[in-house]
Amino acid sequence: MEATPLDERKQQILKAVVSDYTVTGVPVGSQVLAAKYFIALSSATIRNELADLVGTGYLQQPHTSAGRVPTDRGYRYFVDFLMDPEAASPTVRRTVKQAFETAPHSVEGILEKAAMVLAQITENVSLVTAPETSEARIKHIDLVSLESQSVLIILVLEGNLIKQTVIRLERATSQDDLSRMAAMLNRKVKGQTAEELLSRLQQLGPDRDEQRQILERVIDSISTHQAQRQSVVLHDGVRNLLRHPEFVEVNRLEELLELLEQGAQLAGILQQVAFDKDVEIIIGRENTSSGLRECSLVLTTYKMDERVRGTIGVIGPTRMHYGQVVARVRLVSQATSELLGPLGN
Amino acid sequence: MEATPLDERKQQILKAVVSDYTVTGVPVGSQVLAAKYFIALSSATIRNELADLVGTGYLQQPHTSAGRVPTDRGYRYFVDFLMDPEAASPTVRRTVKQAFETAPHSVEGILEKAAMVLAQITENVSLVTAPETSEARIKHIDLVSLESQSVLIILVLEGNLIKQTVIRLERATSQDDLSRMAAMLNRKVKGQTAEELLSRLQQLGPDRDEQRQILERVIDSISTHQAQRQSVVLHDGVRNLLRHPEFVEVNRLEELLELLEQGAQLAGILQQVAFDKDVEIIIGRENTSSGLRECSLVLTTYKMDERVRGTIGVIGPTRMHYGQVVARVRLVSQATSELLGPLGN
DNA sequence: GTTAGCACTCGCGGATCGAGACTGCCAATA
DNA sequence: TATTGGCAGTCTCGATCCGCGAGTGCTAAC
Repeated sequence: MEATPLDERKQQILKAVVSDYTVTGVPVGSQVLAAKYFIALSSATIRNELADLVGTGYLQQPHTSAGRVPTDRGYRYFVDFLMDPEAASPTVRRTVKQAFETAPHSVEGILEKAAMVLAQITENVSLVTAPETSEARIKHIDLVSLESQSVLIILVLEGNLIKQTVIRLERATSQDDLSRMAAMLNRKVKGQTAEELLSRLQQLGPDRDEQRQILERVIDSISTHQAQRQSVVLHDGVRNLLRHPEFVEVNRLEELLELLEQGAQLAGILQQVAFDKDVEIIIGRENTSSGLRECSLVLTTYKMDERVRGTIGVIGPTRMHYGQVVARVRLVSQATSELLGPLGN
Repeated sequence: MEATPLDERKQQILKAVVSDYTVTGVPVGSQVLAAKYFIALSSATIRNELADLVGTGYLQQPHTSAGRVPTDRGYRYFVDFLMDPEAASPTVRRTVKQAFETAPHSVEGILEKAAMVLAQITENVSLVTAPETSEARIKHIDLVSLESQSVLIILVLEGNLIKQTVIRLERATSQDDLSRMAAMLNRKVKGQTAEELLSRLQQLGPDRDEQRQILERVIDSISTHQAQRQSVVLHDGVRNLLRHPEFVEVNRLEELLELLEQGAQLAGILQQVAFDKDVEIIIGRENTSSGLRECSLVLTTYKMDERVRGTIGVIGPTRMHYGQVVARVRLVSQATSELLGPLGN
């Protein structure tokens, strides 16, 4: 099990096993390998190599007289060192383009389309988080009086993201007063983040003016509201899972559905995707969550601008065509960023 | 197959078959019926009656030597005439109460909770539409300048529902001008529906003032935006389907998932639910949609106030415990209405 | 109209079995 | 020493078969 570096031929064999297995779904044996990938070698030679690869933990066999199947470790080695870079086919590019052409010009609409088309072209379940807005600049604030002491705060952030919260005040305040405050805030607030706004307000020192108190409440609520991490995860394409033979076992499907429907745990995973890396792949048991034991995630990020970003990717069985999925996730991520960018002004 | 009115005993037998089958899932035979429900009768007598019920189309048998199973027609007769009214158990009431206690005080949050708890207590997939707002009164309007000629219209309706649209103007308009217009609109608009607003504006006759033009565009877009029917359908509890033996057949599940994920067709069905009826039940092939061939829908409506209402219910296999599901759908609908009501001021 | 009895049908689950696919090992080979 | 052909052994999978049990329809008696 120790990390023996693989010699060239073992690498090629591992690569062939992974490639073949991901498309056929059938454990691959020494004869097929010899016939399809290594005409120069005999099946017996390959058998020896295969036995070694099992010994070092890159492959396993479902039962004594079956072919070999990659382990998580095998997949990991494959995606790290062996995978050929692929580009999305023109057909796929066209599909994506067409999908986005009919998308509405709102952030939510675009993200929904992205989830839809990504699920479609990868034949897996797509995942998309709403953009992280804690560092987004504020564009517009509006205060609306609801019942006597409740105030609805509407926040328009860059990218035309709209956020809303309700706060309760200690005493009733008229809509006129609120409008005046909103106007004032709008003058001061343009192009700042909530944190900046908060610190600027504190610089002014304590001041018992009633209006200031309300303002503090408002700004405070804005900043805490923004601080709480996004837990909304869009997903699409659950029906695709049914086509994969690994999910005829209903329990796996059920575990996965539960994760998708509650969302919180997935949100945690998606938020850990680094913004600087290209595409991140998490394979099988590398996942902390036991429900994802037999699943892989292929994730990357999209961005509206430098500060406002989110995660996008797919989840599917560990046996997936990684090269292709990576290319397509990247494609959709880029297309999404391009569409969202212009909204960010 | 003609509509023979069923005599008392046949009704009782049909009722017993439906009741037993919905809980056991096993075709029910004459002996079980005699033992469990009709001790006074012999199994032979019951066999005769069963044969009649098959002849008139209320029952069917999967194969020659199996028990009987209700047809769609049998279920229909059951829910129309035979079903005992049930009340939700204290345990269930408590579950619902607790679920809503942790719900956020927003319309979306409450509806999501409703979908969640309804799925949980009925062990089926829940469906909830966003409230129909075309007749809702407008509470507040805000206009935000985006890029040069784009304007974001934010509409706060009664119940604190927030709607947003973007329109493009013929020429650039400053945020100050927009704010002035918004203030003006807010004075005029309070407590009116978009239609009322539109007609009032038209009464004033043609007027080439530029500001008026913009206002017309704004109001027009508001009213058309509101007019388009809600197609958003929340759903929850897909994992529950996996527990039902009727969905081991993966094709059915896939058809159903497709309907859920695209949403439009379901939205059409849900919108046809009458606002005056109590609970509406659609059984199997009564559905126009072929994907719902083997499913039943139990639907009702909730309301925020007299004008703002939506649909809520569940979808599950035709073999469901109708009495219980009806009671629980009704319960959640009422609880939802009660929670949303106070927000409607 | 109801019932007991009986022959008959049919699906389901378990047992059995042979074919096929691979492997591991060994001895021969280059 | 690395590679290869040969071979015996292992294990899964699918087909087939069979008997049990459940349930029916029919008939004749009550």
